[in-house]
Amino acid sequence: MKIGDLSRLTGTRVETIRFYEKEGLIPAPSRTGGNYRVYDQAHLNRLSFIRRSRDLGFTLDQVRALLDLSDDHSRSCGAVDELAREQLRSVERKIEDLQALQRELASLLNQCSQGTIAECRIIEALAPG
Amino acid sequence: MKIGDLSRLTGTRVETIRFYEKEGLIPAPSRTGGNYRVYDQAHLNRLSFIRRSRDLGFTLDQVRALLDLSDDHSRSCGAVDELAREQLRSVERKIEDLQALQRELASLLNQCSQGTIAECRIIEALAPG
DNA sequence: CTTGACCCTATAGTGGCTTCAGGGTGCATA
DNA sequence: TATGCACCCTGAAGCCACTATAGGGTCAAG
Repeated sequence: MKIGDLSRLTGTRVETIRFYEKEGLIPAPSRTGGNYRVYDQAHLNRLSFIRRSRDLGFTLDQVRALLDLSDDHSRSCGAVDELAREQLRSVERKIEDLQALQRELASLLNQCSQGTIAECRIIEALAPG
Repeated sequence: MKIGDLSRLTGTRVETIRFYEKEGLIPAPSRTGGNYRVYDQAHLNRLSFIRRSRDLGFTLDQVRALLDLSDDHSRSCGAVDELAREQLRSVERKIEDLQALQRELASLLNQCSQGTIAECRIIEALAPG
């Protein structure tokens, strides 16, 4: 499998795959005579794992931790659980922050009566006073 | 007013104020004999405006646009309205994305029965198959 | 033998700051 | 007068997770 195939199979940009390799998240694959990277099923599995973790909002450091944990099958699942729980809390905090923003923006837009800047409620709300 | 005072009054880090100046968001203030920046009320107003805009999630480019618009009092408020509306849409999209994440994470955590990694539902959900 | 899709490396850029290294200023206190 | 300390200065690098760009090499088909 060449890097373009892996890219299509995982929906990851080619540059991102090379970036993950440089970051040590994916082991360096073997090369063809023409210096092309050659991947196998293990690489595909690992990259899929990384992508799903990223899609769930984990940072690359958290992904690293999850990869390490997933390798040690006899270990307790507690650390994984804690990472996921922390991530859930972080997502919930972000949602709350954004909802507060949403309310503020909606309220500003509600007051705008499309006149001139001089009487614009939005600018007024931003300006100090 | 020295940069530290402005920092305290607006809740902006000193380094960030200098960064805004370098970015052209705040005009370069005059200096004391000892080369300290000296700010006045106009600077305070402008920085407050920037911070409130940033708190509402506008990018620095959007803040630049808002600052330009706010200077032209006779102009129509339509452009401001459009910026705010765009920002609201963007916030709403982010909320939806995060809520989808929240559901996924919560569902994963719900399935975790705190055993070993080998039987961990979270790792399982991340691994391909 | 050329075209075009694909691959390679190395480096810089993105946004919005933050941190660091290495200094200078200014006021109060011993 | 010396010294300590809080504050200020500049310029450059670092952060995250990529993305983009420049400048080239490989390989199969027509």
